[in-house]
Order: sequence, then C-alpha cells, then structure tokens
Amino acid sequence: MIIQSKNFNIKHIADSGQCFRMNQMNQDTYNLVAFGKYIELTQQGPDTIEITCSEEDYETIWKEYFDLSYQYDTIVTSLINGEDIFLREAAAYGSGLRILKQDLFEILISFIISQRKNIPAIKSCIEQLSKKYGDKINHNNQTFYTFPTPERLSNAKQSELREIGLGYRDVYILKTSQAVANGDIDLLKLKSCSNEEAMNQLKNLPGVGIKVANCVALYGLHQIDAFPIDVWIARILNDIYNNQFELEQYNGYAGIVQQYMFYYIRNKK
DNA sequence: GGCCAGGTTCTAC
DNA sequence: GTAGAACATGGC
Repeated sequence: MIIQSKNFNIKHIADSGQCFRMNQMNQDTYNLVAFGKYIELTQQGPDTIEITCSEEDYETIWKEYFDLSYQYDTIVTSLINGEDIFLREAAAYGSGLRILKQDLFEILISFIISQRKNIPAIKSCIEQLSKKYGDKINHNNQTFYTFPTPERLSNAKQSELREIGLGYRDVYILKTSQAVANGDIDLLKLKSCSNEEAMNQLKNLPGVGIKVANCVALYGLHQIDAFPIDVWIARILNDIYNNQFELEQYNGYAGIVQQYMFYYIRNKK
C-alpha cells in the first residue's frame, strides 16, 4: 500500500530509540515485526511511504501504529519556527519523527531491558528473546519471530534468560511477565487510567522506575505528554538549558519534544 | 581495555 | 526522604 502523509520518515523513526525491531534492509527500505506481523516499509518520497500490507491490516493495525491520524506537521513546524534555538535545530533535523503506538507488553519488557544498555545491545536482547520464546513468521524463505506473549515469557527459566545476556534484569523480566500473565496488573486497563494512576501501577513492577514507566506511558499508552528523562535528555536539560527548561510550554505534546531532542543529540555529528 | 549505556534497587544516614 | 553504591553485560 502507498501511504501519503506529511512528517513521516522511516529512517528517523527506526533510529529514534523508541522501537527496537525496525531494521534497515537497504537505502530506503526497513522491515519490522510488530503485533504478530512482518512488514517492509519503503520511503518513496518525503511524504510517501510504501507498506507491504493489506488494506485491512493498514486500517486495523498500521494506521494506528504509526499514529497517522495525528497532525505532527503542525507541531514540528511550530518548533522549527519557534524561539528555542536548540528545538529549532532538533525539529528540523528529526523532521518526520512520530510517536508510535506499540504493544504494551513489548514496550514494558523492552524498556526494562533498556536500563544501562546501549541501543544495539537492547536490540540484540530483544531479538534473542523473540527467537527463543516468540512464534515463527515465514517470509520469502526467511524466518522472523514475534515478540513473546506474557504467558510464554512467564514460563521461561531464569538461567535461560541469563544466557541471552539480560544480566541482572532476568529476574525483573520474569517477575514482571508473571505479574502480567497472572493478572496482578491489567495492562489493557491502564489505557483508561490517568497518567498518575498508570505510573503508580507500572512502578510497582520490578525493574520499572520513573523513566521506564514514562517510556511505557509514551510509547505504549500513547500519553504524548509523558517526558522520559534518560542520561541523554538529562544531559540536554543540564548542558543546554542549565536545568531551567520550561516543560509547561509544551503541555499536550511534551513527549514529541522529548523525542526530537533525543534523536538530535544522539544522531547529530 | 576501559568507559559507558534510553536506570532501578538497596542501603545507610 | 534522599545521597551513594551495587548491579551484569556488551558495544565501541
């Protein structure tokens, strides 16, 4: 399917550190496994993307996944034309970034893994988890793997998880998966909770603190006001803004601002 | 080979 | 309530 949308850049999204299973195949094409499906995306032009999916899957999965009903263009343009010099540069540099609506359990586990790991290492762990506990997807004689369900992960052995390279996070992942699988926390219910209530419930899970909970809120619950602060964002807030950054200016879309900051500081030369 | 990575938890005041 | 250390491992 050919999708026309302003502010939709696959390369920027793939390298934005919000999703870990989007990989480059060649110059303009990336692949992705999410929600049990395999797709390829090709950037055909600044506002044109081809997705290898049926019209039905586009309407029921990918349109929402890539948040294509939301007008990022307006916000990004206002940042580019705004008074904040750093954000002007960041918005221009990362133009095309969007906040994805990803699977809650996958986001939860992925960001528990992310603590004190760099992005290549996170991706490696997630691929191995999927290969070991996910389902196979065959595509053109290649095999891909879905992200494991809570039930499958909750039945993993700690020693098996340790072999994947998860380190001390193995217990966090096991216990969190068990909490989801046995109903101690209802992830779907979080979607109808306030940010405060969702954060409180998430932070009760082992391995989930303020930053991971914010990432779940932003990338899983699509609370685009959430503003996760990791080492890179903290560095910006300190070095660029002398810890005087006024978050309130961006009420209603602070998470988008955060994403452009992160992408810019990580990728600019 | 040492430093750092999209932090959280535990301990000690 | 909050500062400081401990935590496993791999990428660069």
